[in-house]
Amino acid sequence: MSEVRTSTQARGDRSRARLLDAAVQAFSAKGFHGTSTRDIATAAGLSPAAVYVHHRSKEELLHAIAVRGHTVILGAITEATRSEATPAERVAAAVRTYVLFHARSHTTARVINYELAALTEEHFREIAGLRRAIDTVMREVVEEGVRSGDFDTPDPAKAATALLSLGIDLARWYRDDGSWTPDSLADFYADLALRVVGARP
Amino acid sequence: MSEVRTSTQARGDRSRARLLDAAVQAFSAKGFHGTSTRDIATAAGLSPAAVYVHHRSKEELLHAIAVRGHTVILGAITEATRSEATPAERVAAAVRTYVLFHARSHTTARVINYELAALTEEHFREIAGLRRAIDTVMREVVEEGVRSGDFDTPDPAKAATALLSLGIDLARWYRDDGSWTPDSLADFYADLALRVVGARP
DNA sequence: CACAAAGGTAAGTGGGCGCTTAGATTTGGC
DNA sequence: GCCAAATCTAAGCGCCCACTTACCTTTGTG
Repeated sequence: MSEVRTSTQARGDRSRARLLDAAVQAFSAKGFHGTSTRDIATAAGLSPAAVYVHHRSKEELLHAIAVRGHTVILGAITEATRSEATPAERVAAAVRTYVLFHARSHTTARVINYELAALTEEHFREIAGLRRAIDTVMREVVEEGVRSGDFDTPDPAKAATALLSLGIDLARWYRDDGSWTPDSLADFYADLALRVVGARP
Repeated sequence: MSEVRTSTQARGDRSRARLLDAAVQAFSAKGFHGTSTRDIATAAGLSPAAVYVHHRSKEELLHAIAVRGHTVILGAITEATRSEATPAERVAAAVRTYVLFHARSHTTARVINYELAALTEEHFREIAGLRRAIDTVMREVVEEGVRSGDFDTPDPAKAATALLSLGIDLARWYRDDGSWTPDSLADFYADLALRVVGARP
């Protein structure tokens, strides 16, 4: 193990992060295939070749973005549902958290929900696993509420899918310059989630 | 064997339609920028140059797909809500229609919901107008139910957005080989819509 | 100070892209 | 039977793509 060269490393880390951030912006606005590595490099203030100093390929940038995004969401929704509260409170917390992420980080959310077809098959399978884990968290909270008699829905799995679906699609239509704030949407969707699962009053 | 004799015009029309259909499939699977005009021509059984005999450009193919898709949806949802029925029945019919389209025609639906950024500014504005009209139909049915006292929701506009959002996102996750049929989803979402708008029992 | 390691770039490389052109073939009205 | 119009393609044009190579610069350590 050699000692780190802090200043040099810090510069490299900053460039690496700027390239990732530029890739998120560009992929979100123009799609993976609509974005060139020159676009990304220029937006990060570097030469086209610099992309390949810090990342193996354009696809690896997308993969890194997708892993980070899905990991954050899985952590947040797991945390939100881990409490000792009632099923209703836990579903509301999960939806609130999920909606807040997709509104506040809608740029990232667009990339990690709509550009996955550009991943290699191996990387896609990895991300699919993370997505399945997120689905499972939401479905289990809904199913638990149904088992305990707190919820009433004819199909808990479809209900859970609908709740996640609402959050994901929010990233598609949400605009920062609109009149609906992330917080007001989180409030509305948390209440709506209780209607969807048929939470008893 | 016998060659099928067809008129020049009929042959041209069929080629035109096959190119459009191939474009829908390809844009849905790989995105607009991930699809080459050679991909489209090959899938339609024609040479690369044939694309330009029938369509002005790759973007014009996307535009034609988007106009047709949005017109169909606007017509269907308008028809579904035109009846003399109660607000609850009209909202249920609108959601049922919308969900059926997005499940059955999920390939087209993916293209017309996720590839619009590739349109020219002028074409995008045209499509945005059609989308606004669809939004308006759904919002007005919800608002009417609230005015008449049939519905109870803290925010009719957000409720209408959520209903459309559920339908659109369905096109993203729906798979033909899954266990959920378009009809079962239409049933579930129609019931769910009544919960979302707070339809009184 | 020497020098290895890392950051960074100028200048490509081969290849695929959207689209055009020139012309062959087929058709149908007169 | 003639020819205008339509369908369709082989060939190719100029451009931009993802990625590479060869090399220079900056940094920190022994």
